[in-house]
Amino acid sequence: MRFLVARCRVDYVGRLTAHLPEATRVIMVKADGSVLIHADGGSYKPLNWMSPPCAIRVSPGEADGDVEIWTVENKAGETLVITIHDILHASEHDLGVDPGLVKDGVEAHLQALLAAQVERLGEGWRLVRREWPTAIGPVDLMCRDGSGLAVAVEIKRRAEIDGVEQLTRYLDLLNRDPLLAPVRGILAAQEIKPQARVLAQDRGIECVVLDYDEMRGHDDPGTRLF
Amino acid sequence: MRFLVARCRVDYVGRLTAHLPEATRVIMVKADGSVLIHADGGSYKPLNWMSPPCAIRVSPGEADGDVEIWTVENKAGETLVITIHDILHASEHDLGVDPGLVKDGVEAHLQALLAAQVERLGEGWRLVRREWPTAIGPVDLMCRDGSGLAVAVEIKRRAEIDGVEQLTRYLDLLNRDPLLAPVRGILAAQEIKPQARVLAQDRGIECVVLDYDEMRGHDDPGTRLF
DNA sequence: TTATCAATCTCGCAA
DNA sequence: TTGCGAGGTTGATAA
Repeated sequence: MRFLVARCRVDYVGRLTAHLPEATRVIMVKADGSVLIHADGGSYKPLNWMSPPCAIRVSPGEADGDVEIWTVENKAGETLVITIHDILHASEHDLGVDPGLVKDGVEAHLQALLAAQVERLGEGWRLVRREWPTAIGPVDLMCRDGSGLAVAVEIKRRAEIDGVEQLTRYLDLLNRDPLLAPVRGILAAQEIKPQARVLAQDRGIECVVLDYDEMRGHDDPGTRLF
Repeated sequence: MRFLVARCRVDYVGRLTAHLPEATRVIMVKADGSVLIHADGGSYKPLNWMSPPCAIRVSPGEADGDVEIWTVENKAGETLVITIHDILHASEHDLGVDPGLVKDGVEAHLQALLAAQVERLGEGWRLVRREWPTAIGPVDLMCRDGSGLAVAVEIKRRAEIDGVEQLTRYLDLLNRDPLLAPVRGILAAQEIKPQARVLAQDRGIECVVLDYDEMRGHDDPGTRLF
């Protein structure tokens, strides 16, 4: 990885065109050729960047005071031109391969936990399968309730209006199947936005709020699904 | 901005929990207190980070060989704990305030161009207004076609299924207004995903592909809307 | 401050 | 490769 602090101008031409006027910025060049240009603020998103894989061509500066011009191009033909006026710092570092991030608490985990604890949805409920396939995508959980009726369950970390739309499409489709119909719908989430709740009720979809910590507390590692 | 290269472990506890095993990484600390932890690969997204505003507390390492422990906490109570085992490089740089990025070619620009060139949608068409207000949000363009019928136009850079859902909700609402009904719907985009096109046709919504470069070529700077 | 929506989204998975 | 959905989404704008 190369690390530069330099006064520079930047021009991106690709999915859009964008320009950065001359200022002092950080330029990171990763081993895979990707380039990040950061200012001393904002969040993790760079001001400008080029995603790998890409090639960097360095040529001498044209205008007075420009040290060099970097032309970074990727396979899609997008280009990032960095005109370097002044280099304040430059260093190179060997980092090696990163073992990567271990995550916990995402939707997949919620789904695995609820699949193992479908009785949270009602007494006598049983899981038919996770990722029940349909022509328009998989239903998160397909269950049977206490009386044997089919129930499609859509799981979200935070349920918003598009989650209701998604489940509505599934239910429309599933209810055309005489072997399944009638199919109930349940929207299960750690948090359900008011608008989503209103739309769900309007469409006869039940809402269930999941307590992630409590579900994890009842998790049995021996029967864990991943 | 501070720049570090160090062997470190990282633990994030917040909206989820995540852990990075010990490895050599880049740690950037910006002036606003935000922290980015980058590996020598991936795209612009860091392996782990903390968004501003946040406070950094440095304490001595506990285990053998750990130099120091950084505890970064933000207002929401999320924490990032960086256990630094070895510092390979450290430097600090004064960057100043960045003038910021100038963009071109985003949806707002498409909307302005199409508003000035509604005849692209059909002969004799005229614009009623941009951002036509409704109870569920603004319709991008409200037009009248050659025969005087109302047309709601939804503009996207890339139209996907949720764009069709959005326009459908607008049309449902608008068609309840006897002063407007019947209202036609048009989905206009630089690129329309096949699924979006199928769903749109199924609902009687017309699709129009916009050529941004050609539209910009016909743009008259004198009448430009922004 | 909150809600909504776009994004050079990125990232991961599956067909 | 492409499509699709999630994201610690982030970022901008309007209410």
